[in-house]
Amino acid sequence: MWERYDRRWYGVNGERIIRISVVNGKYEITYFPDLSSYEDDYFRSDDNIAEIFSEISREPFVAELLKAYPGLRLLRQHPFQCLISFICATNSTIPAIRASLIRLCRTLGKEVMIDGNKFYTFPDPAALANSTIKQLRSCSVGYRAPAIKETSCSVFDGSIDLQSLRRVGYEQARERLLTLSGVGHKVADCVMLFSLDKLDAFPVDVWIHRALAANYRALVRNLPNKLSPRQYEIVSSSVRNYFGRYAGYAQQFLYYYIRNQAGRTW
DNA sequence: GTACAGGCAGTAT
DNA sequence: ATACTGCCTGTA
Repeated sequence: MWERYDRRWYGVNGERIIRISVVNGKYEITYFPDLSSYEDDYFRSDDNIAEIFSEISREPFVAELLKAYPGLRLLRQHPFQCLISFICATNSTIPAIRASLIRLCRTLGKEVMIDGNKFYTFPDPAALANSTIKQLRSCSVGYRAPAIKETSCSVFDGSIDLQSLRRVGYEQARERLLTLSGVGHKVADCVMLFSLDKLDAFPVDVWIHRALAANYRALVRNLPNKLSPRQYEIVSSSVRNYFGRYAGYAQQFLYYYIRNQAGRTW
């Protein structure tokens, strides 16, 4: 969801556009509109990186990866955008996901002009809740359209309150997220880690599954090829226990590492 | 053309 | 509980 114009990068985060410029070799971040709370700080500048890195370095392989990719960070995405994005991502590939999200913004988001360039915000819950399946399908989300609409309705009518999930623990947040259409364990973990500040959430997708199989045989013995929901929970609880309270940060490094191993460039 | 990548939900055992 | 199946799009 990032685009470059005239040596600057622009990204969409919910109702906001984020601009990154390089000025005298330093990054300059500008939010449109301005930030009002740390909850919208996309780059997590409130994180105590020294403490987090020191904590996850206790695990030897992750300690190596920290040295290999010292600039890698978690981001704090807009919760609703994050939720819909990961529903779109189920059983899909990064180029396809990207195409869907761009079309959702263009079709149902609001147009804004910044530096003479046109951008579209991510559609709010009302916009997606009131959209038609046909409109959603025109954004190439395929069979995920009904789940996107149903989940947007749940957010819009208040039957789930994403903001309030920031203030409850991992288990409780997960339980609520799993009630949503199109949300299973993996999507719930992604939403919690990437938007709800649950740094102990550890999403297990096919890539992390491969990383666990390749490097953590002792930790997850007899790892099945495909994880049923029950097996996901078993694997999840053992890796979360092993990697500790910043397991999600460790996950980010493992994910990056295993994709590099496979020669993926997104 | 055709294979492949990629989680969730519904149904049957 | 577990196994199987269908679903849709973009890229190689």
